[in-house]
Amino acid sequence: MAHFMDTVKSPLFDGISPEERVTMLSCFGYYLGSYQKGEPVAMEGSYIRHFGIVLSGSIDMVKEDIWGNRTLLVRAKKDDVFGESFACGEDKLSSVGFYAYEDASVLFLSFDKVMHNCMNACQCHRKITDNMVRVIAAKNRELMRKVEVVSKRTIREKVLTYLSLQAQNQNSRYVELPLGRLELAEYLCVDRSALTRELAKMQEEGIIDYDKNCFRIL
Amino acid sequence: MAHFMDTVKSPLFDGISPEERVTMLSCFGYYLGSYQKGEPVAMEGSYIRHFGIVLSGSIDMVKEDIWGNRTLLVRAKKDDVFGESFACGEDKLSSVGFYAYEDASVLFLSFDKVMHNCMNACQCHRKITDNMVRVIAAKNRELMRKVEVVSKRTIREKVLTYLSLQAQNQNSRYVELPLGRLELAEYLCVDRSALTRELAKMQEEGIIDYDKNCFRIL
DNA sequence: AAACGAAGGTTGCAAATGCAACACGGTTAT
DNA sequence: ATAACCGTGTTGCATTTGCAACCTTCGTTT
Repeated sequence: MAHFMDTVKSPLFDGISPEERVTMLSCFGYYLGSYQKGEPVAMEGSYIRHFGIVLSGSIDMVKEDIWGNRTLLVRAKKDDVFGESFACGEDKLSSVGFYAYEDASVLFLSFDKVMHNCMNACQCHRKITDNMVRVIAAKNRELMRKVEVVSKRTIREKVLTYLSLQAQNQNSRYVELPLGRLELAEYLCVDRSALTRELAKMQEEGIIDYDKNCFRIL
Repeated sequence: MAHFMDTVKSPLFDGISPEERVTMLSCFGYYLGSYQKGEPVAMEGSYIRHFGIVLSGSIDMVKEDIWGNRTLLVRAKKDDVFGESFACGEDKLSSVGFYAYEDASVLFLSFDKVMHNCMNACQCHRKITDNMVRVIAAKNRELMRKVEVVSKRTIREKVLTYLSLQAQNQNSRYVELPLGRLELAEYLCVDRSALTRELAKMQEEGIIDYDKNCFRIL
């Protein structure tokens, strides 16, 4: 019988053997959730004790302002961890909302139980705490990249910054974007039509070349 | 004789007694650095094994693009920790630069030595790892706030978002900004003169009231 | 096959913004 | 005392952008 942990590749469990992982779960306690596309996983302002690990699908971390504009902060895909930065805080209040971008299932673990040694003094606590630091730090760098992009003043600069970061990631001058136009505009924090317009202009001027979601920087 | 650790109040050392702290230092190893205003602490692209704790003054984490535009990501003040997210990564390469905003002195610790148990199995490693998670997560939330602000499409919205976050922090409708106009514009990622213009307009329209760096939301 | 909805391209227009240039006041250096 | 400088406010102008409205395409439903 396949265990749902068998397919988890989250860096949170790096260096922890499959057997240990199962032991861990019984030590930590856990619960599973599944969500349909668009369904809220946690609303802004909610109290968060558990962080999530995406087993399938993806979860958007979204900030919505009083006028209803939404900003996609991060999209947590399979094996990504989310919510840990709030579960770790003093008040444990989330200042963002989490929503299923597509049908998703999630493993929830109690942050405190994971981070603090249990009676049995499982070895895994030490290791997973270590991994947790790495995971949060990586997310930190991810947010820095986002800030770097949206800090740019013009759409053109945002696009170029985003593209070169992607090119760096994919290690190629040909870049296949993981986002559609609407989502890209949301990520860059600009108007969708203005984005399309600027992309066309940039292609005209020979700065970039693209077809659908495949881009090339010239 | 006063020890430089006596005045450190960084949350990184929460729950660790003064005696333990001194023991820790000898266990970790450390070095001190001092920098004059504007001087680089670490350049973009440099290899980072040590994170810093600001003992006095302040250090700016700055992203500079190929056109020379600077973005102030975070300002680390006394007792703040910086550089840990890079020291923690795989490649340990910094994608941002660190510069002294004002004359500053810094305590550097090796990230790996702090995070990994030593021969003596000092208790402090456990505690400080725990604290490190909290520190990085807090920075995470700080970055989210920054994203929330700069994600806004108009200067007016950025200002209002920034002000209400500050008001929340200072728990008052009267807000004293920690940044000058130039720095505020840099933080909001907008043109300085356009910011001044918009602030004047907002005051005219009775949305906010301000004098120098003291603001009130109406 | 017709109807529908989601995603994306196009365009006109008004508003917002960056940019550059200049003015003013306060502080520091010579 | 004078000059140099820095931070800030002001303004005109060209550009960029958001916004709204409309169109096309494509895949799915009825």
